[in-house]
Amino acid sequence: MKSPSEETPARWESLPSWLLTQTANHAHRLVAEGFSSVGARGYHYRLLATLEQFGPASQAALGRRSGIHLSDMVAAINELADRELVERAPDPADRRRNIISLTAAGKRQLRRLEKQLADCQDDLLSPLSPEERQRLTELLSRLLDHHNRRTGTPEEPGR
Amino acid sequence: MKSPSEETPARWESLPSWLLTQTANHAHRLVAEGFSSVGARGYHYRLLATLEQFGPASQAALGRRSGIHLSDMVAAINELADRELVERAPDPADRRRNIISLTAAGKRQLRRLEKQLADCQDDLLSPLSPEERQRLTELLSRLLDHHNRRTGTPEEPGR
DNA sequence: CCATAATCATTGGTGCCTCCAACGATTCGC
DNA sequence: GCGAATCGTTGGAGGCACCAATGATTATGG
Repeated sequence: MKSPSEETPARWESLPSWLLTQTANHAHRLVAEGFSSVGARGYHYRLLATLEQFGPASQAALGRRSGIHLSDMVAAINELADRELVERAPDPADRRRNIISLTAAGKRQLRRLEKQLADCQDDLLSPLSPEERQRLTELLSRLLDHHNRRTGTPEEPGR
Repeated sequence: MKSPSEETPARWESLPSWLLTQTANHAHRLVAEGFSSVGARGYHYRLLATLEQFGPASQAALGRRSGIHLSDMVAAINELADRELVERAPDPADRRRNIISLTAAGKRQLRRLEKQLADCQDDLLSPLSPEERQRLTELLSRLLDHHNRRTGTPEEPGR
């Protein structure tokens, strides 16, 4: 959205859902700009970070851990593999699987992305004091938790 | 995103930008579900509400007021006009313009959408106390204001 | 007054994120 | 062993936001 300039504010502009989604748009824009400045997008960061945190994994496991749909994994991994930030190797123990692992270049890219991300947090929260940032984070966490419980996260008991 | 189930939480899950965008996803999903239950989407609500609040206007003015890109106006107005929620008439005073106005049916639809929207706010904020809702709203408003000032809203001085 | 600039509606495209359905291949559970 | 589940892949969808270019029209200023 470019700007709701022109005269008075619209009616819906005080609704929490509006505030939330619009603020999120700004956040998303900031993050996306930071990422694209090093030739990446959100999915790439999430995949690289997940790989570093949990180690090599199949695309399916990677998708579950990073919250990316299995269908979208292919393209994202292709993009990463094309730039050799990630390696895709067949799993000898299960021929259905590919094992994805982080390369050294991928780790370096991840460092760059984290840098961008950290800068964004600052930009994003710049009008708030440290205490306010803390409170906002806490409130959002509670909301997110609640809705994650209701909606997604079947959280298979076994496995 | 379906769910980040599987094991431990990922690293980025405490970042404000993540909390914000994910919570906004839930908000957006709730709102979209409410809207689509009466066959509408966000743009439709914004247009109908803008029309009611400011009265009939050209597509360009409508776009500026509702924060919808001029290019996206055509399709949205078509959809509304097809269902006769809105009327598109040529402006006799300026043959470049169409004058869009709200019909009685459009007003009724707007009432339905507002109902959905109100229900969503409750759903969205259900884990928070009234005071917490207030604080969240206030913090988000500050953030949004700040970023609107920086980014969009050229706010033409004249006009 | 006329040429240039600006505005309006429209078309058609891009990108990102999310989700769905279907497929063949493979492996698992009973 | 056989049906059920999983894995990778393809192709599609939808919502939102944005950009570029076009022809028509109107406004501007020299």
